[in-house]
Amino acid sequence: MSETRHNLQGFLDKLLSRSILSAKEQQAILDLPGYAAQVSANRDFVRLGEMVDHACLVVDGTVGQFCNNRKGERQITAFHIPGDMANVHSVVLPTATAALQALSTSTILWIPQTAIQAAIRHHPAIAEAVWRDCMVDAAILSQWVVNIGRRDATSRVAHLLCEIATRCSGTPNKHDLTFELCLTQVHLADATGLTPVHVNRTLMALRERGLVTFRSRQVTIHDWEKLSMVGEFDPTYLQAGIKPDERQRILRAA
Amino acid sequence: MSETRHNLQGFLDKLLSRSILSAKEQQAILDLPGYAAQVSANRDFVRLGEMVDHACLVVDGTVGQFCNNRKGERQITAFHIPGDMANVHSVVLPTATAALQALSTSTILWIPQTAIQAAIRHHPAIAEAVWRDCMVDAAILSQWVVNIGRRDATSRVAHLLCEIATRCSGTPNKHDLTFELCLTQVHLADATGLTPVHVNRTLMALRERGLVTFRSRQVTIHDWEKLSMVGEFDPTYLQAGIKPDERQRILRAA
DNA sequence: CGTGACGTTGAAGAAGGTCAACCAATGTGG
DNA sequence: CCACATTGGTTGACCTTCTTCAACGTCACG
Repeated sequence: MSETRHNLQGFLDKLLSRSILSAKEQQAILDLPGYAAQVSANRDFVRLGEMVDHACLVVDGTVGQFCNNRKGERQITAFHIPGDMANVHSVVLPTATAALQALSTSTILWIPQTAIQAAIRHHPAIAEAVWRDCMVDAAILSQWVVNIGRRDATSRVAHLLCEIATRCSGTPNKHDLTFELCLTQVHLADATGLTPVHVNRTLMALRERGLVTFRSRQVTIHDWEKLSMVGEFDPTYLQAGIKPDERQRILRAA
Repeated sequence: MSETRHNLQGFLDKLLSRSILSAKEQQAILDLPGYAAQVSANRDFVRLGEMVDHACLVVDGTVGQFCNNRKGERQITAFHIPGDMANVHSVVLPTATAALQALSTSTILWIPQTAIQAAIRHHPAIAEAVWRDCMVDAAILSQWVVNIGRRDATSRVAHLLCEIATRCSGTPNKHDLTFELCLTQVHLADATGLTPVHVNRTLMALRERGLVTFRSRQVTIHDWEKLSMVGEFDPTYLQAGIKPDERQRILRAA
């Protein structure tokens, strides 16, 4: 049980970075029940159109949200890293509009919808915080549309790497930033709307220009300035360091 | 004032198609204050990064949400038609992460955020309904990523036309469906991540195959079956005809 | 009857896709 | 400890889709 609580802390921290919650409300989140389970790589654990009765909190690993086109090609529409609740939106929209797959071996904390709904009912401010979280995800999605629709391969890959780096490690405004990324080049291709072959060539080009290295699941960004320039990356949409006075609070405690 | 109320009715109807609201809650939405103003075509009325203090309900015309890349090329990330509140998300995320432009001469009802916040505070179920609405928009966005990332030009345009047709006219499962679409081929290009020239050729190909005609702002779908097949269009993500028992209600009246 | 916005057309070129092979690292059973 | 299979990454040759550029058509409107 304290294990569960520990996992929920990451999720709570993310909420608190953008919303204000009282001690009671914070406790209500930490008290959410759930059971953890390992999901092996490449396994779908939520299917398209399914009625979802549990939210999936990523404790460890990487999860992808995706759809397939008729030819069976896959488009990843979101990456979820530890601390993300992969399908919070199912609280208000229980029918899954996309599938979820573990991209690497992952640990998922399954939280009953009923418990989340009860928490929200007793503490409307939690609804507000979660809603705000959903809207940041929507802003990310919106940037993905821009990325895929109006940037060439090099910029797309650079932008994606910048986004993931920022989400993984806060504000990485330093040189030689390294982090672990449990993804293959195929996953990057499915996220950027490119071919694995072309992602490979693009990554090599970025490597040769001394901007970033991605080898054996380790990403090293050698030159953040240039990489974010190439990827046209502006982190404000991630609302990471949102100022306290902007974390407005609409809903009162019941 | 009754004018304002009339315009809000469209928005309320959209909420009611997916959520349950009591008579009092419905009235609170109809009582929202606001002032209508005309915006001429191609005018930005919300800028990127701006702090938004009014929500924009589209009363008439078409509004586009968009971002630019460095080269100044535009990517439209959403179309808003009458009855849509173009930036509801600003209720919880007041800093605009995308700009808004009138794509045709439009009438906008400006509703103060404070009024929406007050309504939400007094009637948490309104928050739930609006949140659900936001999540449908996110589902649409997610489909755009798939469309742009993993479909060829013909399918992209077909899918977009199917989506707009469904949103404009409910469930259009009939032949020779006609509706007005205040967009140019350039707008379709900016939405699909293509070139205006290529959209033109694609539209002509669709026309020659007898699937759809788009001339002088009139779209006529001659063969819905084939068009939605070409566009791989499955309307479930729009959650239009969501069953009453799925419009669950989490938040009680205060 | 000019002017501007939109749509249409053709020719040439570039970005990225496809296919097929090969390499390197890791893991597994004998 | 080695033979072998598997997974992920790399390479090259060729081809397709879409872009680019630049021109022209056409309709509405003042």
